[in-house]
Amino acid sequence: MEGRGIATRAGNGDDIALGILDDLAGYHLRRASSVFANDFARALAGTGMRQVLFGILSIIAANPRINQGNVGRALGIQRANMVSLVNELVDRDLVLREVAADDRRAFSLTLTPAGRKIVAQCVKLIEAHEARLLADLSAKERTALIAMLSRIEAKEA
Amino acid sequence: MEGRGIATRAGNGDDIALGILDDLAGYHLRRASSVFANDFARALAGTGMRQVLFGILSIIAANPRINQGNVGRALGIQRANMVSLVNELVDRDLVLREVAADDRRAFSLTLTPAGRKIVAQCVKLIEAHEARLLADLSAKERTALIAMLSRIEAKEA
DNA sequence: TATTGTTATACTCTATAACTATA
DNA sequence: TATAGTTATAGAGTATAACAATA
Repeated sequence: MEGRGIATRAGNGDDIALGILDDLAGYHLRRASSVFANDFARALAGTGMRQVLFGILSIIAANPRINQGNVGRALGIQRANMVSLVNELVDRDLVLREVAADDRRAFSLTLTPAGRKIVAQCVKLIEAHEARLLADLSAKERTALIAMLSRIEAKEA
Repeated sequence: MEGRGIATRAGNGDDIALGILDDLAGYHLRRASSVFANDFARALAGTGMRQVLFGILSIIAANPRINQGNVGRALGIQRANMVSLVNELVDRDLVLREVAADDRRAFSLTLTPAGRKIVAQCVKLIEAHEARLLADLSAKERTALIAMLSRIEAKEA
């Protein structure tokens, strides 16, 4: 079965058969996701932003005064790992961290003006980056792609 | 614009707006890919296999006597990082590493009988794992998904 | 000179367990 | 007792630079 023998691009012009990998959605998700991650890093190099950090800022932008734990839950980031990520954003004055009014254990997170500014800046760069990588897909296909990915996400254990 | 305000599953039943993230293919690729990676680990826990290692075995299966550098190039793995990965596979007697006949700098990699056996074993588990995660997609959709992901992979820098 | 594999190193991401302070 | 955040730590994955052997 690995003998389908269809040689595919190795990403560098060589022709190396992938074997069964070539039929696995998991493999292609991994590679496509990595292409996006690399291009994201390149596109946003000037801003010092990473995918995770932008994700956190986006959630906070859409949910002012959200608490830290809920941001992590929305993004699948462990409590323990949120700490240094939020520290980074607070240290860079992009996020305001306050003790939550209703629960003194929790932190309420809000974007600072600088945070809102960098998000707007990133959104422009990210839109160009997405347009570049999705150039070979029609509008309908992009919508269908995101819809299928969402259905896969829903399978999360 | 982050104010679309459409609350989406946070993966845990909560309802937290994702903001602009929800419209980004890059974000959904990241999450869907992570769902696949986690489920892969769970499904293959017994075998001691990981996504990268299985990828390497699959390439070697499809290209007996392929050299180490080409395996890395096909999978986007740096030369330097291939070393310990191949060591693992050789130590577990899944891969035979020989000095290449035509180029004494290079190593030629081939599956051992144990390697072929574990690949066959993993393929069964992986097919069940893929069927589970893609259960909500029709056969046509699965084909379309992989085709779109391949077009994205081709954008690799 | 260029390439194959190697070593050393560092950074990010992720995962777990144990702690504190509140609830 | 349970939860929010923290600390410490460890394992993967990934990236770069410098080296030896061979081409």
